[in-house]
Amino acid sequence: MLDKLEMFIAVAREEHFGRAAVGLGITQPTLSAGIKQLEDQLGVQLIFRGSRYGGLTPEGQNALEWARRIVGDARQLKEEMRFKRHGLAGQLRIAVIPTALTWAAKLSAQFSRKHPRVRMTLLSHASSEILSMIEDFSVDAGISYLDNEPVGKFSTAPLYREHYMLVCRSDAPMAARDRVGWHDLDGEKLCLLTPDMQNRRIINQHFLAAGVTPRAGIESNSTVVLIANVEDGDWMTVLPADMARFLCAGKPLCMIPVGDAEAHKTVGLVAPWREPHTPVLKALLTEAGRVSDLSR
Amino acid sequence: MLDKLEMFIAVAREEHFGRAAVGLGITQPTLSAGIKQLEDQLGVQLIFRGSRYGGLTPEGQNALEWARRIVGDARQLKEEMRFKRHGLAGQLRIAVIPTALTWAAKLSAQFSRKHPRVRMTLLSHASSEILSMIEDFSVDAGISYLDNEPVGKFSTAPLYREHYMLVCRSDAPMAARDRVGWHDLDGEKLCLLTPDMQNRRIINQHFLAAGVTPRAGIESNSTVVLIANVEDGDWMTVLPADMARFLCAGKPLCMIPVGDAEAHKTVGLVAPWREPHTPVLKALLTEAGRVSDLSR
DNA sequence: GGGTTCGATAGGGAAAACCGATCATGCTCG
DNA sequence: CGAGCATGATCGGTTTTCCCTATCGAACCC
Repeated sequence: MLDKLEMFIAVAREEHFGRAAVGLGITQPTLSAGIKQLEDQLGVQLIFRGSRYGGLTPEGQNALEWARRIVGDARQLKEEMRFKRHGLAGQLRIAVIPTALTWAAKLSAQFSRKHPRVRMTLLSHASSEILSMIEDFSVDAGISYLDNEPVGKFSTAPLYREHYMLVCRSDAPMAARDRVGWHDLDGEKLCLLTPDMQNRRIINQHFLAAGVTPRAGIESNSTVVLIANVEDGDWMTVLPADMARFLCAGKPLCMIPVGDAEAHKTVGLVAPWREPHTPVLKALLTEAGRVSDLSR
Repeated sequence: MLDKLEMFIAVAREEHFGRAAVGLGITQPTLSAGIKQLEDQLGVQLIFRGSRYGGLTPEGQNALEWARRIVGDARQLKEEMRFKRHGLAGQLRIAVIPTALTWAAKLSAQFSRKHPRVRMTLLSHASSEILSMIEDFSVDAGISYLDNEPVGKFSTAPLYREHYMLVCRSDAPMAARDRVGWHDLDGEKLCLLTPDMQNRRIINQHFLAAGVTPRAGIESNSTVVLIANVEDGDWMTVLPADMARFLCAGKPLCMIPVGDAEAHKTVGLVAPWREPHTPVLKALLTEAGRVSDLSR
C-alpha cells in the first residue's frame, strides 16, 4: 500500500507513467498495475487516462494530499530511526533560487562543518518549482522567497533580505555615484535575468513603481552571463548584493546600491511542515537561524 | 510496510504476540516475522523479547507514535474515498463511560436518524481505557470526562455537565428534602460504584472536600445493581442526574440534587485529533454540538 | 520436575509482484 | 491521409514474497 502511494505521487509529479516508472526504478507495466490496484483498493478512480495521462480526478486530488502526508510520515519514521542509530547522517537535498546560491553555500559550509556526516546536495531551481519539489519529495528543503508563498504547509526560517546592486564597469558614467534610484536607470543599457525568473519579476516591479519601463537588451537565465556582459561591453545589470559581490570579486567592476533600503523581499529556508521535524531538518533550521542576517 | 505497522501497533496494544495475531486474523509466526521484518527495515529493535513480550524499546516508543499517525492517516484516506462513493455510511464505534450511557443513547439515536446508513456500536468502558482505545483504533471515538484528559492529541466536543442526584426510596427520611449537601450523607448507608471507576473517584473527592469519609456498604461496577439495592433495601446511592432519571423511571424512588450547582465535571465526545476529520466524525461532532446541553 | 505458556524457527505451498514483449489508441508530421 | 511515434494497457512466465502448519526451546508456575 505504501509503495502504491509512492507510485501515485510519482505519477502525479511527472504527469507521465513512463517517466514516473523509471524514476521509481520499476517498469511501466508494474506502475500501471500498481495504480490500478490502488484505485481498486480505494474504490475510486484517481487518474484520468485513456492511452495517455489525463490529470487527476477530484478524488485523486484529495487522495494525493493524504498520500503525501502518509508517505512523508513514513519517510520521517525511517529517518528518525536511522538517526537513533547513526546520529546526524545521510543526505540533505536543498533546492535554491539562483540569486541565493552564494547564501546557500554559506549555509551549507557552516552546516557541513558542524555535521560532517551529512552529505548535502544543492540544486539551482526557479522559485516557482521549489515548493512543489518539496511537496513531492524531490528535495528535503528549499531556499526561496518567503513573502508571497502559502505559508500553511511549510516551516520557514528567514535568512536575509535582498538588497539590489547596480553593477557596471569602473569606467562607466554611473560608477562615481554612491547610490542610484530605480528611475535613474531609465534608458540605460541593461542586461537582466529572463522574465520567467522571479528575481526579474521583482526587479520589474521596482521599475514599474518608479515609472520606468526597463529595456533589457540582453537577457539570460544565468547570472554569470550577466556579469560577463557587463565586464565586456558597456552594459549594466542589477543583482542581489551578495551575488553581485561574489561575481564581481577581482574584476574592475563597481557595485552601487539601487533604490532605498526599504521594502525588500525576504529570502529564507523553506521546509515541509511536519510535527516534529526530522533531526536533520531541525538542525538545518537551527543553523539557518544562526547564520541569518535577520535578528528575527 | 503499512501492514507491518499495523502489526506493530497491535502487539503494542495487546502486549502479547499471540493475542495480537488473532486480533489481526493472522497466525503468530506470521506476526513474529512481520515484526522482525519491520525492525530490519528500520534498522532498530522495537520490542524487547526473549521467549516473551518484554515491552517496547525507546525507539519502539518513538516509532509507535509515527506508526499510529501513519496508519490512522491511511485509514482516513480509505474512509474519505469511501465517503466520496457512498456518502455517509459504514461503522462508527464509540466507547462510553457507564454513567454517560443514557446520553450516548440520546446522541446515537439522533445521529442514526440523520444518517441511517451509518451503523453504530456503543461500548461501555472505563474512562481510563477510552483514550488508549481511541489511540490504537479499537474505537473511532469516545464519550468520557473532558476535564482532566490530555487535550493535545484529541478533538473534543462537550455534551453536558454531571449533576449528582441522591437516590433513595420515597419513604426514606431524606426523601422530603429538595436538596442535600455532601456532608449530610455522613454516616448514611450508601451503595456506590467500585473505586476503580472514575465516577466513584469523583464522588469520593466531593466527600473528601466536605470532610466526609464515605462508607459504601455495597459496591458494584453496575449502576443497575445500585438502583436495585436502593429499591429493595434501605440503601441510598449517588448517580449522575440523567442516569438516575433513567433508572428510577416507574419506581417508587426519589431523586434529590446533591451539593451546589457548581464545579461539576464536563462529559463530552472525544475523537482522535486529525486534520481534517473523517466525514463521519465531523458529522458526529456536529451532532454532539447540536444535542449538547452546553451552549458552549 | 512435569506441564504450560510464549515466541522463534523450519519447510512448503499459494499468492503476489515484477518484467519483457506485445497490443491498441491517439497524435504528429510529412 | 498514411507512416511513425508516443503512451498506457494487457498477457505469460518467472521470481519473490507471504503465510500457514508443525515443531522447538526457553521461561514460568505450581
